[in-house]
Amino acid sequence: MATPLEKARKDPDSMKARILHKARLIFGQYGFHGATTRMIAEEVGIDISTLYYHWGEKSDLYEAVILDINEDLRTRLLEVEDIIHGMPIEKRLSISLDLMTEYLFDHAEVSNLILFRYFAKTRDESALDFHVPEVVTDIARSLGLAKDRKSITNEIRMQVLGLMNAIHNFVSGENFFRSMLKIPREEYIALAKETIQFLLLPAFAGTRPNGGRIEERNSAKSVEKNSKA
Amino acid sequence: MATPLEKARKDPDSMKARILHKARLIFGQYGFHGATTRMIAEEVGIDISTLYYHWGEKSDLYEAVILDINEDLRTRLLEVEDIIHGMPIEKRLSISLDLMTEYLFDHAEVSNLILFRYFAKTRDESALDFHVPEVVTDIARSLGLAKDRKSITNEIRMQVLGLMNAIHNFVSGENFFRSMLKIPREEYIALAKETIQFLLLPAFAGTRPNGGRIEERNSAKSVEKNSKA
DNA sequence: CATTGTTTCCAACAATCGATGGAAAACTAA
DNA sequence: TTAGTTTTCCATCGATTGTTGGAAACAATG
Repeated sequence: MATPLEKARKDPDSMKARILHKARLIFGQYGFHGATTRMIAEEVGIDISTLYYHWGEKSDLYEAVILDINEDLRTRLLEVEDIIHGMPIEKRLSISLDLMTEYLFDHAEVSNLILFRYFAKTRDESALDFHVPEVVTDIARSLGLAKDRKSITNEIRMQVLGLMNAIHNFVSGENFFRSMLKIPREEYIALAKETIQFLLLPAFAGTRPNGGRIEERNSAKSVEKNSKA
Repeated sequence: MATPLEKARKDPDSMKARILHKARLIFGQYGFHGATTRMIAEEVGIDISTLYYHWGEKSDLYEAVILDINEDLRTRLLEVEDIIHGMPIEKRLSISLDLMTEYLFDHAEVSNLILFRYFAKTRDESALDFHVPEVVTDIARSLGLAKDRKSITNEIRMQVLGLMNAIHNFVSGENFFRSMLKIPREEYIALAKETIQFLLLPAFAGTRPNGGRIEERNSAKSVEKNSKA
C-alpha cells in the first residue's frame, strides 16, 4: 500500500485509477512523446495540475502505466496457464494463442504499449529506462517448450517472442490492416485468430523433421509453483 | 524531376538527399512526435532553417521519408522476386524471408518506420494521412500464394502481413531483445533468421492436413510484367 | 462550529516545439 | 568584375509542451 500504482490498482474508482486508465489508452495510441499530459487530463475531465498532483512527472505516470499493463498481462497469463495445464503441447499452444488474442483485442492498449516499448526510442532515455521483468521465460515453461527455467535456450526465447509479437501485431495493427481489408471488426478478429493459428501452429506440431527443440508434454506440474515472481 | 523527393533520390549527395537520409534514421528511431526538426538538422550538421528551405513542413519531410522507404522496399522486393522466380514454393518462401531479413537488418529504419505507421496514431491525423500503395498483393503473387491479383483473398493478405511483420519485429526489436538475450549483433541476426524460418516455414510446407490454401508453383511469368506500379 | 488535512482548479512559468523573415554567404553566368 | 540566383544561417516569433505555486473547494476530526 505504498506506491501510487498499488493504491490505484486497489481502488479502481479512485482518481488515481481513473487517470491511470485513461493514460493507458492515450499513451497506447500516441506513444510517450505523442501523448501529452493535457490530452490525458482532458480525457479524464480534470485539470492538468490534478494529474500532476497524483502522479508527478509525465515519465512517472508512464512508468506506472507500463508496470500496470505488465501486471495485468501476467495475471492473464497465469489464468491461461491454469486452463491449458495438462493438455498436450499442440492444444496448449493453440488455446493459449486464442485466449491471449481474445484478451488483447479487448485491451488493445496493452499490445500497443508493449510494441512501443520494443521499438521506439525516447529523447530522454534515462528517465524511462526502468526494468520490467520479462515474462518470456514463464511463457516458455507454461507452454512446455522447456522443462524448467534453466533449460530455456535463446532459441526458445526467440520463438516465444515471435509468438507474442504475432498477436500484438494483429491487435495493434487493427486500424491500419482493417482499412486495408475493408472488413468489420468482428470479422477481422476472427481472421486474425485464424491466421495466427495457421502461421504458427505447424511449427510446433509433434512430428517435424527439423528443429526438434520442443518437449513432448507433461513435464511441469512440479515447477508449477514458482510461477509467482 | 518535379517533386523534392525525386530530386533527392536522383542526386544522393545533394543537401536534400542528406537531410532525407538522416530524417529516415531519426524518424525511425523516435517516431513522428519523438523526432524534432532540430534533431534532424543537427544530425546533418546544418541549421534548422536550411531543413525547412528544402523540405517545408515537418509533416512534408515525414511524408517524403515514408514514400522513400516504400520505394526502396519495393525495389528490393522486385530484386528478390527475380531471384526466387521459378523455384518451388518452399524455397521461394525460405529464400525470400532470408533475403528480406538480411536487407532490413541493414536498413533497420525501414522496419521501424513501417511499424510506426502501422501502430502509432498522430495528433494531427489529417496531415499524415497520405496513402501509400500496399505491397502485400505483390508479395502474395510473387510468393505464389495466389495465381493473380484477383484471386488474392483476405486470408492470404493476412498471412503475408504476418510474414512481413515477423521480420519487422525482430529487426526493430533488436535493441530490446538483444539486451534480453545478451548476445552480440551477428549472433542475434543469425538467431532471428533461424527463428523466422522455424516459425513460419512449416505453415507453408507442401503436405499439410489443414488449410491447404496455397498454390503449388509456377503460375506467374505472365503476370510478371505489371509489377511496376 | 473551527481546524486540519486532502483534493481540485486557475494562472502562470520556463523550456522547447514548429516555423519564418531577412541578411549574409556561396554559387552561376555574363 | 558584376549582376543575379540559389543556398545557408542568425535571430526571432507564436504555440505548445511539461511543470509548479497558491488559492479555493472539499472532507474529516476535534
